[in-house]
Amino acid sequence: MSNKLTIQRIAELADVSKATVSRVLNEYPHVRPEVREKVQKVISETGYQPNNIARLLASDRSSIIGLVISASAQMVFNDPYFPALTEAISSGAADNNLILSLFVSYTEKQGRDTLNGILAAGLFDGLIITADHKGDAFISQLQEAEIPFVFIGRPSEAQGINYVDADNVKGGYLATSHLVDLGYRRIGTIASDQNTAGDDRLAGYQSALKERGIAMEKRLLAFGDYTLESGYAAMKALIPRKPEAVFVASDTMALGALRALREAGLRVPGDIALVSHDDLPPAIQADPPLTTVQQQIATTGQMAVEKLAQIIMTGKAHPAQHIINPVKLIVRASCGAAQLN
Amino acid sequence: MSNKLTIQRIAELADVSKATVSRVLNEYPHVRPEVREKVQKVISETGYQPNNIARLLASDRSSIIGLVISASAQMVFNDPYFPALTEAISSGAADNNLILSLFVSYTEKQGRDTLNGILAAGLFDGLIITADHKGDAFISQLQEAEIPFVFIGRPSEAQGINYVDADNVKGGYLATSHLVDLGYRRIGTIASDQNTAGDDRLAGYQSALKERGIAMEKRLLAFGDYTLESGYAAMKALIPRKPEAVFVASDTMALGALRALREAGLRVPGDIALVSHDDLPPAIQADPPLTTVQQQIATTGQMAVEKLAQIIMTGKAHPAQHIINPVKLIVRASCGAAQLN
DNA sequence: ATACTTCTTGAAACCGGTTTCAAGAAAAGA
DNA sequence: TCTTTTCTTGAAACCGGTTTCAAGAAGTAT
Repeated sequence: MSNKLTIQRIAELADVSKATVSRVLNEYPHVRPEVREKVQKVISETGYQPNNIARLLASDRSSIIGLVISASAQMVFNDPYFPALTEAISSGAADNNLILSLFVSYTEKQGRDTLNGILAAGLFDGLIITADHKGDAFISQLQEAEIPFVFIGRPSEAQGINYVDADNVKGGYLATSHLVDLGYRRIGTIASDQNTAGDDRLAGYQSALKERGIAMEKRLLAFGDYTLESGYAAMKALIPRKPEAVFVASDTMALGALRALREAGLRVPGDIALVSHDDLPPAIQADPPLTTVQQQIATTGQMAVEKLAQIIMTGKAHPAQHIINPVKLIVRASCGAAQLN
Repeated sequence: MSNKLTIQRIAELADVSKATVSRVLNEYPHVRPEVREKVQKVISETGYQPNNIARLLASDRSSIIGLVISASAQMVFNDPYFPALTEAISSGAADNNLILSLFVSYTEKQGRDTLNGILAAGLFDGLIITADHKGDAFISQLQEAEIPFVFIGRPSEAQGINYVDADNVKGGYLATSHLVDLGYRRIGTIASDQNTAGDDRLAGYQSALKERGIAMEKRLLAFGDYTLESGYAAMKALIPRKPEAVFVASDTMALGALRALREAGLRVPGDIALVSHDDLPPAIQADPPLTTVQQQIATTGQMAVEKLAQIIMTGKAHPAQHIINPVKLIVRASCGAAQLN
């Protein structure tokens, strides 16, 4: 214990040079089997662990990746989306032997500053970027720094950018089609133009209506910003227009919508049916439980880490890849499907 | 851009030695003001940023701290407590110029393995540990490694350990006293013996009853594990015993309790009054909004980081400190106070 | 048996900072 | 004015690894 373990010490004990120990450590070829074993024996006997920092300095690779979350405090606090994603990425990082560092910023400006700090530190092998806004502001900065990065959620300028996203168009389409199938015709939506996910879900809603020859009524379209309150306000605005059903672009907004309906004395799904999007825990816990489009956040997080790991390992010359995770409809009570059975 | 910026390069440009540049960088004394300025000018003109890794290797300090969350997936996903805490710590780290790394593990064994990896890496200046269980398993490991650490939430063996916690005894006391003040006498509780926070809240409940000369009925005591489902089950068990009011040890369990009551056709607070603990966003969003004990998670996170930063800076010879953050009762609808006004 | 490859291996340079040490310069005291 | 002390400063050692380079050993082809 007294004599601090360094590669030098191991080298002495095994009666070889530092270089050879390093070769064994890194599983390089060209070491005689006996020598390799001898060194490994010393290593395991002493419990030696190479000093990562030194390793890092010499090899220019840290095995640390950063997760940058840029979203309003409202979002990060109140919506389970970011926690779920963070957790998935954390476990993905562990699986890939990467250390994950976390950066949260509440405004786009703050995000840029954070990013500057991160890039200046030069400590990270790569970054995963998520934002509740369209978040293109970061791209040029990242590209200049020549650091590997992967977006979660399609940035609006996605040319040449690696990103992982859910199939939001499909999500909006599935939700809306389901409502059409159930016989509803006056179908409204609470959408969001905050990010491309919102745009896509709205596009899916529109295409489903169009496919079934249902004219879309502008009056049945309301916007929110993914907060519960905005869902509440949007539904309040929609109620007088008497939709039979509403596709709400996120579970959290749907919770707000539910409250507005409850206050108005309307029953779900009796008076108005609801389908939402995301399938986060509150969707099951809601009253009534929400029919919703499941996006596999865990998979998304995992894939983002894996893609990033791959870029880091192989160098970033490859063409950018867009990974779209499938979604699926989870039918619960809020859409009224149960009644019909 | 082409000539990579190193301390050597800056030294050449400023016509001084590396050592002097280093002194300026680290704000050491004994540098002539003119020289200092000259060097600073070169630094700001070139936009030089010292390489953290190298710095680290030489100075044996990384400015990276780790946050270890050990809790069941259930908890981390479904309860906003950990997200809120994580966020607070993240911002605290940023304020203290520390980089935060995140480690999530789902079982105690996994937690120990994670910890082993972290300690072996030798990359971290310090750790913040949270667990939904009593989590003493980690302590000896941490102490052996001689790494600075701070617990969030009192470990059951807190001797000589730095920790930050909410005043849970007070929390249970305030909640229960409030119910007594409102005139309720048959007051039950949904407690938890998962961690010391649960023990303390229960102790507070008991002391409030005792102080008012109300005998505690064992039949009105149920246990949960902080999940919504466990709150639901506990309330179901309690309903036949006809409590007038119940102190629920967490908002999330209270949400489950609310559901059980709704299903049983009981009104809150009309038939049974509820007070819970934590004051996380769902407490406001619930129907009815929950009267609850607010624990300042943001403050707790901040203080943990600050305490850790202090230990790191000053060496850890100081006596261990126990920081207890105050709690306060937030009165909303679920306790029935509003009716009485 | 000789010449040419391919393996192994260690010495030394290197990564980019910090810190120690010694020496010259300036300031203070005698 | 001559010491003695205090400031400044640069050279060099150091942190603990990785990587390059060259040389000796072993293997293969001629």
